[in-house]
Amino acid sequence: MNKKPNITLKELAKTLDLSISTVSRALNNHPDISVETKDKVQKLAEKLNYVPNVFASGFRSHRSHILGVIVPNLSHYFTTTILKGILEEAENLGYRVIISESKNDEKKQAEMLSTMIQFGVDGILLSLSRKTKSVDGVLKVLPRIPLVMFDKVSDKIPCTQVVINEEEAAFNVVEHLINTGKRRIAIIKETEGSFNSEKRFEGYLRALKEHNLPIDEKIILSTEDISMTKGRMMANVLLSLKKRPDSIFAITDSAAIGVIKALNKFKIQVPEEIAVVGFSNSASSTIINPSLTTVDQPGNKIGKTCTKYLIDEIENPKENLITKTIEIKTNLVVRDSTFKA
Amino acid sequence: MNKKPNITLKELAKTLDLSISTVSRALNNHPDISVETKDKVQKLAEKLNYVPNVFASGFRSHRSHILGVIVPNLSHYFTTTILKGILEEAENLGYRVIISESKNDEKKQAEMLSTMIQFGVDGILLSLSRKTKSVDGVLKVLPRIPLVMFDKVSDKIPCTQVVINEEEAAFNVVEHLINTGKRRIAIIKETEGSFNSEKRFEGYLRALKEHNLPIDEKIILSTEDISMTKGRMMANVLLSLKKRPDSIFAITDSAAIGVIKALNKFKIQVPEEIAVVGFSNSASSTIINPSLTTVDQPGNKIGKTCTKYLIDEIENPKENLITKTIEIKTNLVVRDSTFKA
DNA sequence: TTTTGATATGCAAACGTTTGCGAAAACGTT
DNA sequence: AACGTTTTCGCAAACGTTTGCATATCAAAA
Repeated sequence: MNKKPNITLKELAKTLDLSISTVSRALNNHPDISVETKDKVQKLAEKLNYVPNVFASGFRSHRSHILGVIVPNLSHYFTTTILKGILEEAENLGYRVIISESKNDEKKQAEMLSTMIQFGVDGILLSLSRKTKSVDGVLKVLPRIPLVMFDKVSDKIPCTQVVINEEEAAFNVVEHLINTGKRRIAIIKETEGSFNSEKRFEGYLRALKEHNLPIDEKIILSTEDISMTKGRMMANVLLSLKKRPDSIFAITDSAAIGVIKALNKFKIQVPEEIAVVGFSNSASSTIINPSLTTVDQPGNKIGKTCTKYLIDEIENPKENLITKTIEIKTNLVVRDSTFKA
Repeated sequence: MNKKPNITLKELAKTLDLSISTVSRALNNHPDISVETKDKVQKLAEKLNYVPNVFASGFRSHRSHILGVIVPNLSHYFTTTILKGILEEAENLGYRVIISESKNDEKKQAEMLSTMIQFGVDGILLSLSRKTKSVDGVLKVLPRIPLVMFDKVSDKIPCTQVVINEEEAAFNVVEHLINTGKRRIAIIKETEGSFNSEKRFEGYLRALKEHNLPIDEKIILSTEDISMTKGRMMANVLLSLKKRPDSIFAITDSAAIGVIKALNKFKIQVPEEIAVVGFSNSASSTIINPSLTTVDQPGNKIGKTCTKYLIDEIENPKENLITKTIEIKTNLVVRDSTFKA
């Protein structure tokens, strides 16, 4: 209703007795403009609190200064830490962020990609929905817009990707268990199709191998949608074994918590009889008793990093960009579920 | 790089041998256009997959179809459920959503409001940052743009607000405790300044009054930034009392969990000796042992509702709108911390 | 002195859409 | 047949910015 008429280039130009184009260039730091004029213009713009009309400039320059973010699920704590990092970095660099949730639905994910593009975002940050069978939808948009992926990625998509060193993190988990004297280490992972789960499994296998421990299929469990209740169920399976494991590595905090709950129920000492490790350092890991040893993933750093790379790609378009994969270091947080001081 | 040249009104007009204006009006369902032409135009637009240029139309019509959301902290589970609701509803109604975090910083909150406006959002959804002392910043933008508040609101801001019935929810909590035989009910709340905390405290007082229970200042505790560790500390205070309470209502799940942790440490039976109730039904409330009785707040519904109201305000601007307060019903979730079956 | 080149600025078109206004067409009324 | 009304459509301006090109200025080179 209240129409405080926004100040425009025209007015700046008029009060300074310059042309609109000069003012525009001065504000955009164009090399053609002398330092004195630039100074004059920028001072006045500052003083009059000039803000460029986003639509006009976007209309003209095909630049919205909006980033699109698509995540599978907003409600995961880890996701929100990444989002925070993205928001921070983007705002610092003068971008706004549109967020969407794919709800782990491949079709919805594809839809969002295209509507975001139609909408005029300058670039997209994507974390793949679980069980994305076909990456065709993503591949299709790839030549149309800068895209960088984070967390849930796929090596079938040639773009820069920011991930944690899943394999090494898992390796460290298993090695930690070995260092505390454990020898029969079970793992609860996802059925194939999950990129992250597979990487973590590889780390598990490598650690066992490097320490000359046998690999026993009986204590390698997989489940479809990993969760707390699934963790509970898997724990029950492991407890019913003739040769019980002396430790359990659950690929996910929630599953690990389910495991602990099951063990608590059967009054099995954690970690003395069976140690437990999770993955994510979620808020719940200090709530469960005993507190959970887990892998801390620096979400904030992941978010900042992928944003930085995306904006760089937007502002310095290369003909044929080299697609890197950046691995962010994780950190094993040792708590009572594996080692009590 | 790949410049799939988007289809424009001009092309539609040319192939149909109509004027651009007619095509535009046809697509916007203008009454001046005959049904037959409308039909023709819309069919073709559909077929050619025409999508209007957001910048051009935003530029011209001063409508971005973008909503701005400001929340204090992205990482609270309750917040993410609200956000999900907002995203769903907004997308259904053809809007996109820009999200920002005020980080409980009043200054940042004010900044975001103004940058969002400058940026051209059509309306703003705001949840106040904790301890917003002065609402001047918000009041200033109020006449400039439709604004709806949710969750953390202030009665000093005349706009429609979507909240839960804090007072009644707290009342129900206390009444539930009374029904389970408790008589000496402590409360852990925030020091004044928190709208929500005060409302809940009112509900607490009313319940005691209506059941003719005495109000004892000694078991009414306040803390600055309520948290798990603060919950622990407050529990210790309560335990050191000559006349211990037989139940504790913590205004927040995290505080309640801190309380339970403290009670567990001293091997105090929950709920037999002391019952505990929280507020929010956060994910952790089923992780702690015993599981926590708490108030479930339907975040999704809150999000959807405030979005609906905001978009209505945007699309049907009133001269002097009536500012309602919508209260969403909560639900007491009874778990082991107050009642074991 | 003239020419050249660099530096600094202005002109004007263009981006795709919306919309006030006017006009044509169609129809009904005297 | 003449006129008024309604329906349907087109013309053209406008939104604020960016940018290719032209132009003006001035110092340095010839």
